[in-house]
Amino acid sequence: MEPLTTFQISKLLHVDISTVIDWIDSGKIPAYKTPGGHRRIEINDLIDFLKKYKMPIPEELNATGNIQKTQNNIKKILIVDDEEGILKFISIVIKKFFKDVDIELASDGFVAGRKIAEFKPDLIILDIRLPGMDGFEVLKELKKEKMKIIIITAFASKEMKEKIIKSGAEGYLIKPFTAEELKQKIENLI
Amino acid sequence: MEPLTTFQISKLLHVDISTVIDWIDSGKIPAYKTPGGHRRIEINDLIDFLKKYKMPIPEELNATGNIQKTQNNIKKILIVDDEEGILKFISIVIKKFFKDVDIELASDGFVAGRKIAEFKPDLIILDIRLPGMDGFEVLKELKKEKMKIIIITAFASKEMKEKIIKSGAEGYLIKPFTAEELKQKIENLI
DNA sequence: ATCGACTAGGGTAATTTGGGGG
DNA sequence: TATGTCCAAATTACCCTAGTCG
Repeated sequence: MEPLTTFQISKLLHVDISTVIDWIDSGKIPAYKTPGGHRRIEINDLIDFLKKYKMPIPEELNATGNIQKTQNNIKKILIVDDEEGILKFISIVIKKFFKDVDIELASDGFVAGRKIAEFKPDLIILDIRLPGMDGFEVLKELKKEKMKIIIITAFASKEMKEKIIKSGAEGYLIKPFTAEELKQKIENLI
Repeated sequence: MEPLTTFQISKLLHVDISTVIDWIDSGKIPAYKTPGGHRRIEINDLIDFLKKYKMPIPEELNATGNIQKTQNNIKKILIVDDEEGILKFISIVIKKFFKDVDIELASDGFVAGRKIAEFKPDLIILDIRLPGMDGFEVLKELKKEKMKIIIITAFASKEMKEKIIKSGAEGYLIKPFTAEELKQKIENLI
């Protein structure tokens, strides 16, 4: 699929080019640059952005038949936490409420990295503070691969919440959280 | 591997042929010319170019398994350490003494895990003590995949050395080590 | 005759910077 | 005031067209 330019997006969304550039530069829309510095945006990245901010999706985007790739089906879930108890708790809850889901666990950064590459989960439930990985760096990387992510954090400060969402996560869970909260978060994504 | 033409690259990267020509003529993509003046680009040169400019690498390039030249030879080396200086030192030494080697770096367990799965290195130079991974556990895992491993350790005790070799590593380096020592260890494996 | 490559050049639409109103 | 969006000017990266070649 042909990537879009800032100009095309500005026409699609009826905003100024400079606004699109602001969105890209602030990380709201993933993009890359040509050697000459021209920004290019994958259509699916734009669609994710629109969904996230609950903006209407222009006909033209759906029409071209590109959206099919965007699988909303969550079949494979990877849970990453260094506490055995949390891993067990989350996987039990998921198994109870969601059928036909394949679950993998990782208790350190190394295993998490490998399983992401090999298992290719649709959803990752990730403790943001784990030895051996910079959670926000990981988040940034994973957004490129169109994986959905729910962050687990022990810190409930306003900045933390904002930072998590801004980094592209689909949601967060503040420790300690209940089975019901977890269920809700996942349900939102399915 | 078949070299690419400007036309093929323009399709792959979704840019105009003339743009590809500009990039080649300005030296951004290495290329050569046939006697008739047609430009030819090696796939690996194109991949290097894409990496350098942080552009997405099209499926088609990865899929074709273009770096398959790797048989017994060590062509892909992954260096894992949390000290920037060590990473830099090792990669400089390797580049100096060994040509045609593709090097990737990882400074934490997460990145290491992913790169092992994606890059599939022939040789890993691994600091045994890294946050987010149990070095010996990792070693055990990697031996299953027939990857060669050189361990970096700060501890020179007899038990440590024994444990490393017993775990299946091809060798070890005691910090601090010299360029010459590093070169020797790698040479033994090639 | 067609096709994919080439060159040369002009046209289009990206860029950055700075700043204006809601 | 702060924030998000829009506008303008100068520059240039990229695209397009026309004509050629094997």
